Amino acid sequence: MTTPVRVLLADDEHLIRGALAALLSLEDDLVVVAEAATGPEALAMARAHAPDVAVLDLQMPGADGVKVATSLRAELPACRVLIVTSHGRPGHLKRALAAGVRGFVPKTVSAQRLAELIRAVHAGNRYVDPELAADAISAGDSPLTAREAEVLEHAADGAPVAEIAERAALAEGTVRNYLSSAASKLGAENRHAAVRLARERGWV
Amino acid sequence: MTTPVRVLLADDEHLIRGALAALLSLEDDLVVVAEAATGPEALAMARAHAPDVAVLDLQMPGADGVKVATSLRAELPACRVLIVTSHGRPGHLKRALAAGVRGFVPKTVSAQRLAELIRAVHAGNRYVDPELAADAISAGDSPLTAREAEVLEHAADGAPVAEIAERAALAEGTVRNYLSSAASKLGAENRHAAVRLARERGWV
DNA sequence: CACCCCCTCTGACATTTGTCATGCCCGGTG
DNA sequence: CACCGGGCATGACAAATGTCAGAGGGGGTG
Repeated sequence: MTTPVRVLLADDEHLIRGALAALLSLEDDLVVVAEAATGPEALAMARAHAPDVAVLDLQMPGADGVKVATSLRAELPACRVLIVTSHGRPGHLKRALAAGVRGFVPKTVSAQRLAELIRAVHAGNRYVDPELAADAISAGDSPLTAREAEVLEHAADGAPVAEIAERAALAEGTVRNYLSSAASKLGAENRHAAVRLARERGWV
Repeated sequence: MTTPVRVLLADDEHLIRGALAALLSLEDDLVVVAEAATGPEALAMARAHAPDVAVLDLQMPGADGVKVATSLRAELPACRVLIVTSHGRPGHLKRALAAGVRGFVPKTVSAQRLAELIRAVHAGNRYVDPELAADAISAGDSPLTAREAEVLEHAADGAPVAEIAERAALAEGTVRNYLSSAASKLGAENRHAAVRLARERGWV
């Protein structure tokens, strides 16, 4: 047999990370060479150990999986990235693929299946969970313009228009206009519902 | 040695559940007798297998860990409940303890530690993660009255006052009053920010 | 070049909100 | 029993928000 696949495991939940490391180690063609609990830590570990495959959680403190994947793409082009996530929003998948991620699966898969996917990704294949892919396709592209999305993001915490205007360096009236058009594009009754919808689809 | 501790494992993420089951099985005084991916399934499994300890994820489809714990308390008083969670909101801890849960820990603990806690809980001890406990204490009790909390919940998805009034069977003016007083109690600028804050603290 | 789409702003208007004062009914507490 | 706090409501007002029409500038495409 050839040399084993060197794997980096990044997930902020120690329970999962540890358990996963143990399970993957049972596969004798896989070896977990490093673990990380945060985005920056994952990057540092990747630099230090140059793994073949990085298994990244989508939501981690510091920097999310997609951001890490982007940096990894630049620094270690040979390292393939596989993203694992609990809540798969359609938009995230699109962003992940754009960042050069090779695999994208929900945490509902079995460890056995994950091991297979690590091998597949290492071999150069791509794999996206069919259900998540279907969601992404049916959700389609974001109908929002760049500014609409930006303003909507600033509105996310329920701030009043005046504050959004200040943060975005726009006139209040302009902000209201963007908010209004964004809400109508999303079919929402008001900006708050719009924020919720955009969040669900991963458009913010 | 005495008979092993019979454990029920409930978590919607197959990856974690499977990995955990494998790890816990390495401990020879623990045996995983059942697994479940949803709240109702966890209940059914508990009825069928009467485990000594139920390890429940806080967020599951169908019914959350606290709801399951409440039912379990009534149906299987001998079964001790240990809750595991990724995002520990202060209010959840309080609700969990009220439901008779014996242990409450974040998923950042190690599997080794979890095994110890399962034994401790089985022996009749209680255990709450110190950090979560500190959060819960510093966050204090919800200052909201029952109606304020109810109205705030209905406001959660950004619905207009008219809709909230209809769902809560209240006059619009009354709803506005409750929302207003809730927001001022939480120190929020408006109801949407109030919803966010109450969510964070686990008060809704 | 003409056209279209996006960005930006303004002003005006209707509607929705937040806020406050005030009143009534009820269950508990001193 | 008198008092208080909470639940519930009304009405009125100010402020925030949503909506519309319009208008100038800029970049890209046919």
